[in-house]
Amino acid sequence: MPNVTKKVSNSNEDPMELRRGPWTLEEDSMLIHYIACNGEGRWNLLAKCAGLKRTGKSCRLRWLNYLKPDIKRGNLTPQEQLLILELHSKWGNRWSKIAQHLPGRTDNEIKNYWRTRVQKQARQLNIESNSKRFLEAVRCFWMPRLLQKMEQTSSSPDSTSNSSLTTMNSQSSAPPPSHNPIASSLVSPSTLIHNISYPTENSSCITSPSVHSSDSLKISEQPQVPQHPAAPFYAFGTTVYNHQNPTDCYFVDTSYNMESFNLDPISAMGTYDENTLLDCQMADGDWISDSMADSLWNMNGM
DNA sequence: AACGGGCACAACCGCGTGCTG
DNA sequence: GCAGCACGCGGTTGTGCCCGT
Repeated sequence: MPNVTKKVSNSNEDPMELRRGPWTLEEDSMLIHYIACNGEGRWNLLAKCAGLKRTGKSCRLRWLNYLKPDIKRGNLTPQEQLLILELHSKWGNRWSKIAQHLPGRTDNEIKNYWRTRVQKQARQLNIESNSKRFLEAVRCFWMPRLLQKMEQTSSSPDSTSNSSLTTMNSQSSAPPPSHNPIASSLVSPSTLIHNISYPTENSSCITSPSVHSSDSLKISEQPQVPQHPAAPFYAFGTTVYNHQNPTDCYFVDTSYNMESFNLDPISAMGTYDENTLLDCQMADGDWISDSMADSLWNMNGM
């Protein structure tokens, strides 16, 4: 039963009982019905007109974070997690900005994910979650792990089997991903760690991992995909282009249904940056201990 | 079965910003 | 310029569920 509080602070508003706490089904349906008929916005007025004993703020939050039809339910996919890690490394705690690039996900959801999962890992490793060390750990170990999950999922003949990813998505109503060419071209996890490079910070697009196969792709043969520097995102998503800031482009998973993607695996391999690859390898050797690597590598349930 | 701790997530709160009269 | 309002954002809290003991 939600709390009831008196709101008397606002002088131009009659004292009225305002409900707080969890929303009831009845309240939800009232809000949905009102917005369906009248649209959203003017939240304080909306709350009154809809007969809801809630603040406009509360109504807005409930609609945006829960009731809106295009909200995705269920656990974050590895692709989404990868994107969150990347975007957070670029923008920090700009949750709404990050959420803009994960269709159907809310800033609240992403914030919760970061606090409960990512920061937990940082605590366990005794690293500040906003430190450079943690960022490097994420890039060198966590992201490859997510890529491996993407690979496992896509290459599994029965994606509903008991893989870790299936467990992660068990509550999702979305269909499981099907085969994708880039994931199946990935190598074993241990090799993968050293075959992932990261563009530098001043890249025009976000710093996303680029995957290459060292024995099959020479630099000179590298296909030019200037608008698609991020192999995983190229493989799984579509380009997001910010018209207000044309340099602000990247890739995003726009659908759980991977059958919609039929991309050339060669052109999906992205760019090769020898220096950043070296940096990653050096970081590996410099400070990330074997136990830490194991810890990060074995991060299940992420 | 009961209990307690941890976790995930929904919801709230405070503050900043932009718009309008 | 200023006050009031609406809205958005990020941090924090509350609560229900799960799992181990």
